[in-house]
Amino acid sequence: MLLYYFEMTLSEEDYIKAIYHLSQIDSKSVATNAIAEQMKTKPSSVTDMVKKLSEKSLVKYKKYQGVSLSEKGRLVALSIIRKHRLWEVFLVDKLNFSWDEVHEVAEQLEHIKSDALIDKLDAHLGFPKVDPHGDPIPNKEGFFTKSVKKLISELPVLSEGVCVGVNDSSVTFLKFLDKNNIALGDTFKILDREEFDGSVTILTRVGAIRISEQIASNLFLEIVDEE
Amino acid sequence: MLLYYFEMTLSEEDYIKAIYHLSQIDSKSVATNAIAEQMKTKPSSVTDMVKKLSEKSLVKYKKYQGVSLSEKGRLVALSIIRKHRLWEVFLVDKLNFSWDEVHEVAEQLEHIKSDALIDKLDAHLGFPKVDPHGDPIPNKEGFFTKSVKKLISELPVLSEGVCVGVNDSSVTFLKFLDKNNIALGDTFKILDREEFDGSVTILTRVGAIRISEQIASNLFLEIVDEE
DNA sequence: ACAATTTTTTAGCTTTGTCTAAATTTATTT
DNA sequence: AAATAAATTTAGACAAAGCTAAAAAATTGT
Repeated sequence: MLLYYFEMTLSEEDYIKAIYHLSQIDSKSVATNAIAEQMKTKPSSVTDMVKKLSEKSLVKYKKYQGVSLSEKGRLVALSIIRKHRLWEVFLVDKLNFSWDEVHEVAEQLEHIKSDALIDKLDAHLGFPKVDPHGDPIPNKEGFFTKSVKKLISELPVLSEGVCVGVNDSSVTFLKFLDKNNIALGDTFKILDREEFDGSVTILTRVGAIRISEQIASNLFLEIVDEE
Repeated sequence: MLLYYFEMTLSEEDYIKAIYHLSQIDSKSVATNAIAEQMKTKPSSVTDMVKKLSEKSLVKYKKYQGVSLSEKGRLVALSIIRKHRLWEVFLVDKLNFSWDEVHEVAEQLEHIKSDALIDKLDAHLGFPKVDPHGDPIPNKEGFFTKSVKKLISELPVLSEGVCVGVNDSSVTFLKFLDKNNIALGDTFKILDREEFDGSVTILTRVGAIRISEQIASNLFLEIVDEE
């Protein structure tokens, strides 16, 4: 990816990433307050940093008008996200972390600066396309397939995919999954959906089971999607 | 290892490591100027930092008298060195970096904070005892076998070990090694040494070869040493 | 439309880690 | 043992990234 030839501080990288994520949600320009909340800092600090990023042409910024990433800034964000997600794959696939333990460590690892490292890590992991949560991994040039992660409740009958995450990570819900032999990494096929109550029949390792609409709207599948 | 319950900045960690390495060379207390040179900073900056480290009881410091690590500081240093060397093993064994490319990246990775990460990395790598340069890796408690890395010229006849490094990394020397089928990772046995000129006969993969004293004093072996 | 509220920015201060220049202590040398 | 040199510390400044409090702009409600 972009090989940005200018130095970026840890803090600058974090802001760029925050702005990227917020503009994914809201598409238009991002508010100072929103960034402050995301970064757990004060709006006045955000203003300062945003000015700095603007001078480096990483963001487009006009006073009182919010902020959005420039193309350069977008590529920086994607390079950080690429690193974050590759490290998450490493932590889960190679070091046997569970998918919900990896975020914090990946937040640190994503700032390591070495293009050779990321290239070799990518190869070592077999050029994965998604991270352990089913989120797509941008390639070196910043391209990635749009989110292929959907809730079971949003998918048509006969869809097939790998279970990559939950919305609700309460103990009771996780226990339910365990009891029904549903685990991250399993492949499911949606066999049928009842109009009546939205309940869904899915094919799992251990056969077909029926799950309620409530369960279906808490389980993410990464769709097996030819490119 | 020590799980130090206080926050340490990146800079503090670098100073602790520098002081550790300098006191290995000189054993007694370390001079402000020496630290400044190692850290590529100014003596006055060192004085400031050393005061800070002293307040955290990581070093013993008296004005104008140099500085040495406290036991607490020594354990911090060893924990950083442990991380550095484990990452180096990872980079070489898993990502196929060559042994002389890894230092810079490991300098970054050594600052990642997560005990679970290091434990799992250690296990993933098969609990290695030495890094790719033959330097010993401290265990969690900060214990490690004393340096097992010696120059061929310093070893007695019949010693056996794995070639782990060179002193002189000039192109001509590396080419010589290549031509004689000597590579990092190879096991050698010292068969004979000539009193006359210090030349040494060693057993390699491809048979016995004679190397000059000059070559012998540029090749490090990690001794195969039962514990 | 204009007053009240919310959002954003400015101004000035703090901490961390650095620097330069000057002062002080220690070491060396005759 | 005094003089010179070298090493070390102090004092004062600076840039980064944050904060608080106050001012300014934008938005909202009636």
